Amino acid sequence: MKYTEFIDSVPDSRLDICRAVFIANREKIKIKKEKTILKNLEKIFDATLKIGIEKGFQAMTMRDLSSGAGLSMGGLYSYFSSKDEILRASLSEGRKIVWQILDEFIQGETAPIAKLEIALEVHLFLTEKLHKWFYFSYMEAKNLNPEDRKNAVQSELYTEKLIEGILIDGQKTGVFRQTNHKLAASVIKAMLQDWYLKRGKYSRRNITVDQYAHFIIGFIRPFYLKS
Amino acid sequence: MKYTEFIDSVPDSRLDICRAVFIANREKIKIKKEKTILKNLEKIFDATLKIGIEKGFQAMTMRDLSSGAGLSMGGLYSYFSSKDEILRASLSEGRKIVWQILDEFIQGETAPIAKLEIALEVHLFLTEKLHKWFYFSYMEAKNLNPEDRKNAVQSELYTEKLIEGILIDGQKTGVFRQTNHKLAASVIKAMLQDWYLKRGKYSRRNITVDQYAHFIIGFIRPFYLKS
DNA sequence: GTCTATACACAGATAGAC
DNA sequence: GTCTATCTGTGTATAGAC
Repeated sequence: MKYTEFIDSVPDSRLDICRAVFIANREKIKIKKEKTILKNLEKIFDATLKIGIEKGFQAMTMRDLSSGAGLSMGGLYSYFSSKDEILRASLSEGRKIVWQILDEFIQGETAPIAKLEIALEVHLFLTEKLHKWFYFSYMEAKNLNPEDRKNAVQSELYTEKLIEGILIDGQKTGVFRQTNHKLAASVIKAMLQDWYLKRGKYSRRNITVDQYAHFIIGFIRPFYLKS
Repeated sequence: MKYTEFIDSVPDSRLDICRAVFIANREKIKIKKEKTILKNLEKIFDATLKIGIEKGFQAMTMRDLSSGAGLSMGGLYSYFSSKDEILRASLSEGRKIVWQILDEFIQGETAPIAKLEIALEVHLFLTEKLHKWFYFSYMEAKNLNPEDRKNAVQSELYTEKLIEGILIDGQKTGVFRQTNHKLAASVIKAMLQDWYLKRGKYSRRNITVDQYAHFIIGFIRPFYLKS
């Protein structure tokens, strides 16, 4: 699959995230009109990601955010009751959308080799599409309260479990080698994460996500494939 | 090489870092006695890493740091003129020590396979020994001023260049395959970084740095070796 | 629904006693 | 050399006008 094909086949996840936040916080938000809420939530989240990535969430002041999002301070606080609440909402609702899309794509496949490659591709494509969100989530998870933080860590492990499962299945059906699947999944995960953690570096070198996906798949193949 | 052997053969880098900071900032520091300075610098840096990793450098207040280091606010400010200065000093002087040790160990080797494996091992061992420092550097580099930040990024690329160089040499002498060495170095770097970025996860799974090093080397070998 | 003006707490930094 | 006490700016959050 190519990135452009992927993009064409998934709905606008940014809007989905806003809608999910709206539904999850319907009672807390003081505004009534759905259309107004969605419009402003999008502005707030866009600005949060932009400024939060530049200088870190802690260093971003509510005044920064208010001018970045084009709302007054008072306006902001009719959507979220505190700065921490903005962080929590930004991270938690996004996650659900992400796993939903990932699941959808790999469900069809059963052959281990194809399944592994699809999982890697879709993960990279998702992180490309939502790269600001992934980077921000990674860097700011430590600023969540303990409970939400625990959820974030759990979710981090989801990709790893997914890859590990595919490796185990592949070994059972005899196409993959016997290896330390848990460790293998960890380092494969690390390679996937590098794409969004060092997005700037790869941009500067003109590496596209398609090239990176192709390279990663080729890189790990000689390791897990029976030779 | 084993981690314990490595530890025995390098001097106490934490003290070296304090000494380097002392020398680099001799004029700015208002205290005269070297012994006092070294003792307090160590307390300050230890507390900075501890608290900075827990809640992030921005969220750490000077009051947090002062109580963590066992000095008064006034006392702190006779060592550093500002909070940013503490960050700058923590990151910049450490880097030099790190590259110095890495260079020392790989200089002797010329055979590409051995050289690559030593480089990976020593890098992992160094990040194990100074894992708080590495984690902190990675997470807080974005809070440096533009110039120091540029240095931090450059230094990040050093490992990558080193690995790339070994891969190129290995190909020239005919033991390594022809690959995209730049990309290969990037993803190998990502695997090395995972060790200190996810230190807690590997601890919980009882993976030692020796096991991780062994696994990584085995993981990438089938990729770069001519078969 | 959105704004302006402001309360109040707490941050970084310093002066000057000991 | 180290401390306590304090200044001043800025941050989050809210009240109430429009």
